Amino acid sequence: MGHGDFLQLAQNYVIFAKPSGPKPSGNGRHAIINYSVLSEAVGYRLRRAQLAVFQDFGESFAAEGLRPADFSVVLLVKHNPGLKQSEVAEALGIQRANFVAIVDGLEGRDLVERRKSETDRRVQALHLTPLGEQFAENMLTTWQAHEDRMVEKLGGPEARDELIRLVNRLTE
Amino acid sequence: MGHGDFLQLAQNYVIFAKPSGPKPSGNGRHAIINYSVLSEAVGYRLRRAQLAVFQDFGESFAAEGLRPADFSVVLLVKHNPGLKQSEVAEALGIQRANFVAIVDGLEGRDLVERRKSETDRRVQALHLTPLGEQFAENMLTTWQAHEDRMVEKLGGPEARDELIRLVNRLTE
DNA sequence: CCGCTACAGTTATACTATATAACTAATTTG
DNA sequence: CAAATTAGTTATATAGTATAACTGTAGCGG
Repeated sequence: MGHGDFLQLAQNYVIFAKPSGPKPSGNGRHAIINYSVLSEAVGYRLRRAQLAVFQDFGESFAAEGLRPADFSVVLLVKHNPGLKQSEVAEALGIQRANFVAIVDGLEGRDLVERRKSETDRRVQALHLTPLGEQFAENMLTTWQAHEDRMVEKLGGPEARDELIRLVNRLTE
Repeated sequence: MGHGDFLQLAQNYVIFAKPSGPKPSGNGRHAIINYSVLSEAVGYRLRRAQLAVFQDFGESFAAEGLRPADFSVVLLVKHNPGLKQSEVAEALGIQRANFVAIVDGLEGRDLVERRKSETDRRVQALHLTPLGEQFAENMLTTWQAHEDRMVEKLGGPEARDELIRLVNRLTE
């Protein structure tokens, strides 16, 4: 099964919650709360963890203004130059309609280039620009630092592998 | 550290991707794609897994029109009757401003009740209505079936415990 | 070759979740 | 008591996602 082969519903199922603030100002008193099954609910804990990781990701790339989707697109285009726009979109599970704006953004920053295919003029083949290639190098360095922090939190590469192995079962 | 104690940034860090469709219509041909580091990136795989779990959650509760946030609120109010609105919100990492609409919805369905505190008239204490109590029972049954599916996918309760243990490290 | 169908990309639109600021009313504190 | 704080609310903005409709192009069967 390919990375993009997921089921889909006609809706948005989002969000148990999102991390709250660094204590808006807080009087320091916290109610003791019974979380019941939430404490060990796969979806809830997974969501919390994912938000924490994206939080770190966002801080890592705040200066570049790079969002996870942008990162993924640059990465895939770098490693698969000439893919059709729709192929990249599908690989990442992004609807082609929504993918347009993402590519617009990257093209506007001169990181990615749309090249009309000679053999099929409907197709926009995606390539990194020279600037994009350079950007991708730095991007991967920044990303690796982020990933290293996550792996460290997890307790090392073995723990990371175990986590990946487990979560992959949920998407198969 | 309480469940609600997370860092926060002034932004949204969302989304590597979201599951794409059941093949829009598809010619069956798939480009072979090099995912590079994405295949084992903690954030990416975590996000994919979380979406898959929420997908199942959404299907489970499609009839009830219950979203994850609603579920969590009903659960917390059931197990912590009389908590202040803002305490529930903070526990779930939901901003109090956004929490208003959630409670409005649950109150409108006669599942949750706002009771003005006698000792502090600013406070809305949350309680389940009798209907809400009943609803919570069914809700938990439905939820348990969902959770069981997830645990089965993971390979059993031990795998689930291991997963929870790992992801919790990311939120600590 | 023509017409039908499928496909790639795009535009427009709507909805959900979230973030921020400002406001009201009530309470606490100096 | 006045000033600051708190709880809840309202309004508004933004990001991510979903859906439909449209344009232009390609391919196929008669």
